[in-house]
Amino acid sequence: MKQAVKVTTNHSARNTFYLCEKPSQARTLAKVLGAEKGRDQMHFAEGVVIGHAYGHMLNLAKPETYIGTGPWCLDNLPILPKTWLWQVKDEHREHFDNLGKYLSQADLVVLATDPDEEGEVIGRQILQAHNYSGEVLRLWMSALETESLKKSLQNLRPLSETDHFYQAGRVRHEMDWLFGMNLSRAFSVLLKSKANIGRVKTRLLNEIVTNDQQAENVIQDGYETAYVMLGDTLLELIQADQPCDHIVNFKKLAGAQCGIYRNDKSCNYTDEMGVPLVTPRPLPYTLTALLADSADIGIPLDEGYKAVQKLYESGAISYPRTNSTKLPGTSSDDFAVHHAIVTMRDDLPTGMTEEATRIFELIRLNELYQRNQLITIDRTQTIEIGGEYFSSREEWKTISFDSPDRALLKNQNILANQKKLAIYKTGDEFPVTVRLTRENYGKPTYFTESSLLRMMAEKGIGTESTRVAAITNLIKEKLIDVTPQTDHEGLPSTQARTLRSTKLGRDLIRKLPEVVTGQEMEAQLQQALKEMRGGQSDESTHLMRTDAWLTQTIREAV
DNA sequence: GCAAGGTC
Repeated sequence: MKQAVKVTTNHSARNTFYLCEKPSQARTLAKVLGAEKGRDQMHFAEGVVIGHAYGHMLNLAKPETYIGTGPWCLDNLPILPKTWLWQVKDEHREHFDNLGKYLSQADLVVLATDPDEEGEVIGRQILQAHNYSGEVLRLWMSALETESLKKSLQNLRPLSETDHFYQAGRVRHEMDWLFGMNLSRAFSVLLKSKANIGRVKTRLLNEIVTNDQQAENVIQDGYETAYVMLGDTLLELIQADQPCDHIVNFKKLAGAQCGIYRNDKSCNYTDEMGVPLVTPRPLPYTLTALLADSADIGIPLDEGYKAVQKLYESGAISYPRTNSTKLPGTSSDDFAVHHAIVTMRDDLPTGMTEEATRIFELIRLNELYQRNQLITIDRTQTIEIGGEYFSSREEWKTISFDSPDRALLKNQNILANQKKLAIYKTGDEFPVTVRLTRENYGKPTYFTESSLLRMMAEKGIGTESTRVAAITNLIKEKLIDVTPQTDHEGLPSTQARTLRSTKLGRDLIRKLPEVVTGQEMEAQLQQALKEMRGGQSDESTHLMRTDAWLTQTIREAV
């Protein structure tokens, strides 16, 4: 039984209200504080109430609130609210009022939302909307320090220490609102058709359109290559390093070189095992990495996202919307709001969907490879035909000892690739078939669901929590298309689906100015956040800058 | 009719 922690402060607070960002946080805190679940979705102990939000329960008000209704026009742009209005979302109204009830009885609030800018906004907007004016202390700890929650509770910080994060969080909301509302209206009017524009979605669409166009530009060029079939193994022609010095006589190859070969000096066949390589242990899963891997085994992104959430709600895995690859309890100087995704139990609860089951297996496999050495073994076959060299390299993976999880490995087709060596001894005869194929240089590499998600993470487009929704929205708006893939038997594919821009999407990007489609908005936001975090500038500076930039951008587009 | 961010 864990000892409940008593929080002591300079003030003899009798009623302390802990405000968390989400239910799971409240449950964790309740355990440590010895609180029991009670009415109104709160936890209670003596002198202690623990409540939680559901992420952002308030939204910035719509433009109509500031300028009234009416058809969109350029005359009232850019809209720059003098005072920002936050409104409680309808679906959260009841719970929001409940939070207010307990806030009114508290004489100390401990803000226990996530230790980041959005957490600051989530927590402080609730306090402000309820006109809470008592003392507030801040709980601020890294998810990696799993054992130190008790310690952190006894070292609560003055709220003023995180003021800059709150200011930065507000600027993030406000700049995105200004960008989105003003540019969407402006270009919808100018282009005479709906144009939804935002810092994330427009840049994302631009990345896809640019990639598609580049992919299609290189498609015409091609070259010939040759393959030989040796038994059931396909060997590919080794292209010379410098093609100018080396011209393959394909006609000669194709016409004369099929037949029976003897493994001797004239044929020169070799079959070699490489040195086994120890593969580096994989990084623990971020949400992006997990969903990308899931997509690669045929689980659509939105399905995967839902399945991951179900796994989290059922207690099978830790909090999933994380970009950290650090495990909990790793003593390091790193700070992470959430640690990497880990399994929380050995087996799945019953009644899980097939997608959830397969994703859970992926995480278990990832954990297996973190604990065990993964060995990669490769084999290279080479054969010389008519003066040309052909080769085939295959590799397979195994773990360093006979693991009890071997069955799991088989499921993942890791061991299935292993093939018996078919070594032809000197003097053996074997049939060889030569085949010529026209290859395209750089086949159009359209984004797949996994490569797009990974690209977004690499380039910092969107966040772990919102990337899938950003992609799904482009599909809904018919700016990009998803190609449902089926295998040659018409069965659902086990590969990631392809995502391509539509004509509508390409036309939109073509018509928009570069400052809108490129990284400009992102750069402006990052610059503002940097200054805000360091306390070097204030909110109004950035809103005025953004307002001026919007004015100029709209004027130049007219 | 308009964003991005958090949450279930």
